[in-house]
Amino acid sequence: MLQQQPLTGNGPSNGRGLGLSSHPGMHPLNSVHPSSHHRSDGDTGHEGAENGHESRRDIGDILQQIMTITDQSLDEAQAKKHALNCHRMKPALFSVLCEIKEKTGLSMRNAQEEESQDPQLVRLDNMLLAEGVAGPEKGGGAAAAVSAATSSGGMSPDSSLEHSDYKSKLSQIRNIYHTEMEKYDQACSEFTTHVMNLLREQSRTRPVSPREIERMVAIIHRKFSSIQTQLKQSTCEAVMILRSRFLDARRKRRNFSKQATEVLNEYFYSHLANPYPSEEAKEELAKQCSITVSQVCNWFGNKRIRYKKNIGKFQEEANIYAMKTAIVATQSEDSPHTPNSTGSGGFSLTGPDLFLGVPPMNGEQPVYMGAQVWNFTELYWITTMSFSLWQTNGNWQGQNTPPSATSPGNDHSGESD
DNA sequence: TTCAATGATTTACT
DNA sequence: AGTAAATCATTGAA
Repeated sequence: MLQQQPLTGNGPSNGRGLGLSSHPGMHPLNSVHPSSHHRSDGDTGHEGAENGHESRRDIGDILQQIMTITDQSLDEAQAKKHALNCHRMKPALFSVLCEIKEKTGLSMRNAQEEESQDPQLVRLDNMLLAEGVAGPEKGGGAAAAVSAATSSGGMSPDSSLEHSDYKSKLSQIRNIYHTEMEKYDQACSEFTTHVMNLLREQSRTRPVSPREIERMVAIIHRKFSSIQTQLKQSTCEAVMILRSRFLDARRKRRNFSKQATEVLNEYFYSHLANPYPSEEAKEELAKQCSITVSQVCNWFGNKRIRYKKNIGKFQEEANIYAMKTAIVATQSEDSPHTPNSTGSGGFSLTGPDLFLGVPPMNGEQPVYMGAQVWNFTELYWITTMSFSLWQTNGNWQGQNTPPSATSPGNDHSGESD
């Protein structure tokens, strides 16, 4: 009797299996042994002991051919495949493979890998949608982003040039994103079709359940969607960079218009005793200057600190605005209690500050030239009164009160707003 | 190219 | 939350 010979011819084997254990993904087919409990199978059960070896050799041949089929040329392989399909042992082998597969639970191995929605992906999707990159073409994303930045004090509204530049860059990103997305989708579906065809083809020689095909498709989709996630991530980064470059107000600072500076300075110098505009005044100023409230806040913050730091430097400016205010004041001489319009009109002052310039410092005489002629008494009153405001006005100019001055010290603080 | 001016941001304080 | 003070980053004139 022949002892269990190597069935594959591919090197040593223990003879009990089919020598396939070295092949990835395959399992030793111990149960194929004719004496095993699987002999109840209709195709193999009736075979006698005398042709048992022959059957095994047949099966070994088939498996060997399957193993080597990919090494052959296309024509050769096609011919082999046809031969295999017609092989008399093929149905038996096929059913055994089915049985083994059922047992090993191969098809169920990754069943629990059902991915839940990745929060990172959700975030990316949401961002791309919000930026107007993903989703329907509307141009709203860019506009929304820009308007958001503008309303938060980021940009002056007259920077429409930057806006259009931003929009065009964004739409460029959008186009690239969609093109790449489409490309990946197409590649994914092509690859899926290809793999499904392959599996269908393979199902003629090995058991391929619909579930397995499904799983394979899912794996392919997962792979492609991970690539798409990378694309989304890159797109988000690009949008972020674009935003920071275009919407960072500090980078794209624009000086305020002459008229806006004028309005702000008029308010500042006419409220020099207490240059802290109320919320309403800020809004009014913002409206007049076509800037945001926070820009008004910035301006006053800067102005206060810079004025305080170098009063001398701002003296000339103060004089100019004081003169303006004075002119307006004399024009409305008939009605001294009318709210000061400071020439620009619009915001309502609850009472103009009396200070028309800067206090006398280091012997400098605050004499204002121009259309209006001031007599000595008037000048004295103005400077004295205004300086008393300086001295007594709490926080404002706290440490930096002007040097050397004696004044009546009347507390007029906070009277202006 | 330099540099003062200026709008915005950051940090600390109240 | 509003402000002072320091600082950054850009603008625009010389």
